[in-house]
Parts: sequence; structure tokens; C-alpha cells
Amino acid sequence: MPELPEVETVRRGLAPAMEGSRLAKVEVRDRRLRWPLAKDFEKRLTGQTVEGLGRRAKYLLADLSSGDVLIMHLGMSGSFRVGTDGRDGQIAKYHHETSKSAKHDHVVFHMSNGATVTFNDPRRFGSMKLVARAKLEHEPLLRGLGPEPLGNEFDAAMLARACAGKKTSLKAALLDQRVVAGLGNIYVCEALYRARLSPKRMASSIAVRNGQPNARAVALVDAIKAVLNDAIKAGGSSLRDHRRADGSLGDFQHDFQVYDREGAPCPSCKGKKKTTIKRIVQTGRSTFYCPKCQK
DNA sequence: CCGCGGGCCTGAGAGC
DNA sequence: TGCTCTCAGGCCCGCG
Repeated sequence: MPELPEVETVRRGLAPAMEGSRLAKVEVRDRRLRWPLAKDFEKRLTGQTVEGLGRRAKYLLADLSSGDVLIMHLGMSGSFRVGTDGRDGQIAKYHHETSKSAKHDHVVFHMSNGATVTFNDPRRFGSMKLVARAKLEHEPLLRGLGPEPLGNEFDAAMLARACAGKKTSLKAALLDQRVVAGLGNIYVCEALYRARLSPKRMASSIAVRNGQPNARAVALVDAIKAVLNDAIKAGGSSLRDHRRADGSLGDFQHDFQVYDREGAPCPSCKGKKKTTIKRIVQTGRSTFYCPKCQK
């Protein structure tokens, strides 16, 4: 599921259930996530208050009263669900879905406010890791990440600088979390379409010239911010796995202009000869784009 | 250091 | 209906 808008949607859904509440009980049903959960995982979490639930790129970061930070990643198929201990609560509403997926419920947080927060991940590419807050800046998972695309510091000059000298396509550069952190295949395709830039263009072609970012870099940054904000407003994109914390679907997949639309007419090509969306493979990933609009 | 391809997993959907 | 094959939103690692 999860790129930045989906993770942010999950964060907003989980925050009311977790922030300010204690982890009364931590239940691990399967330790085999991306990396096996540490042996002291439950012990280190139990009794701690979640002081805040944040996000960095595609990672959720729960700040704990112990001074630890719980780092969580949804991988490809991870989701969280908020329910209520002892009663059906919101789960009953989505009973047919929850009963089907229950076998991949790997971790359950029982909060002191009565909420349960359940991590489900069929493919187990997701991960959880506890690190001391004081050591967070040295954490390998986070250390190499580029700027937050929705932050003020992420602008055309910064993107242009990061792309300068890159010996790869613009598509691959935007998927590189060191260049900008949080984009995945969907939003890279959609942002390039909005910016009318070809995914095949060399990344370095949006670089700084004479100390100024070129117009392409400006358009691309605008497009990235806009598509991410639109997607967050829609609760993310649900193709297969993404669910909001209350079990409901995101809506942004209905607003895709190019992603997963191979053969469909390009939404901006006007006139009798509508170009169709093309699918190509770049560095092993599908790219969807309009060869006429995107140069 | 960089860029690329393989691998990790399960499930959904297509084709036969 | 069921089998087999391909593909999927991510990221780490080893290779050249």
C-alpha cells in the first residue's frame, strides 16, 4: 500500500487512539516481519505512554515515555486497524474484511484507553524497531533519507541540486529516498504527469543552471507537493491493501491520471487523436505516462 | 560512491 | 473449478 499519503492517513487515524495513552499490553503473534522482532520488544513497550505519533517519509514514529522511539514501516501490504477491547466497536462494521485478514494480524497493541491497534501484513515486508530517541539521528533506517517533500525546505533549488550529476532517469531519481523521501511508484508517475515531464528524461536535466533551478524543477516540486496533498485529502490510494485505521478505503485511486491506466486515453490530450497512456518498465518497475504530454 | 538486479513474502487476477 | 503464471505500492544487499 503505502507511500507518504497512505502512511500519513494511517498516522492521522491512529493518533487519537494512541497519543496520550499507555501500551497496557503488547501482543505479538508473529515475530517474522522484515526483520524478526527483538526478544525484548514487548517488554520494552509495555507500560510506556505514547507521547506522540509522527511520520518521517514512509515511517511511523511513536515517541514513548521511556525515551524510546518505535519505528514502524508498512512495507508493501501492511495496515493498522483501530478497534475496541472486549467489544466489537468499529471492527464489526467491516466484519467480512477483518475476519478474512485476521490470520495476518501480527502485532496487537492494547491501549490503556480501551482501544486496540492491530498491525496486519500478509507479505510481512513491514517492520518494527525500537531505538533510543537520543540515537535516532544515527539510525540506519532514517539516516540516509532525503527531505520531506511537504516540508518548506523542499524546494526547486534543493531538488535540482539533488538531481545534479545523477546518472539515471528522472523516474528512478524520484524513487530514490535519498533524493526526496516518501514517494513511491504511484506518486512519482502522477507527479511527473502533472509536471508534464517525461519519466525517461535524465535526472540531471532538471539541475541548477547559473545558480538557479530551471523551470522544470519548479514545476516538478509544485506537482509533487500538489499530488501528495490531494492524495492525503482523499485518504490515500487503495489498490489492494491500503485501509484507513477505521477500515475504510482511501479514495485517491479514482483520481489517478496515468497510474495503472495503460491504454486509457490521456486526460489532457484534447482533440480527435487522443493519445493513450503507455506503460514501460524502468529499473524493474512499471512506469505509466503520456508520451505526448510529457517531454 | 553509484546504479542495477535479485530477493524477501503472500495474494489477486489472468489465461488455459 | 482449479491449476499455473505473472505481477504488486518497498527496501536491503551484493555485485560490477
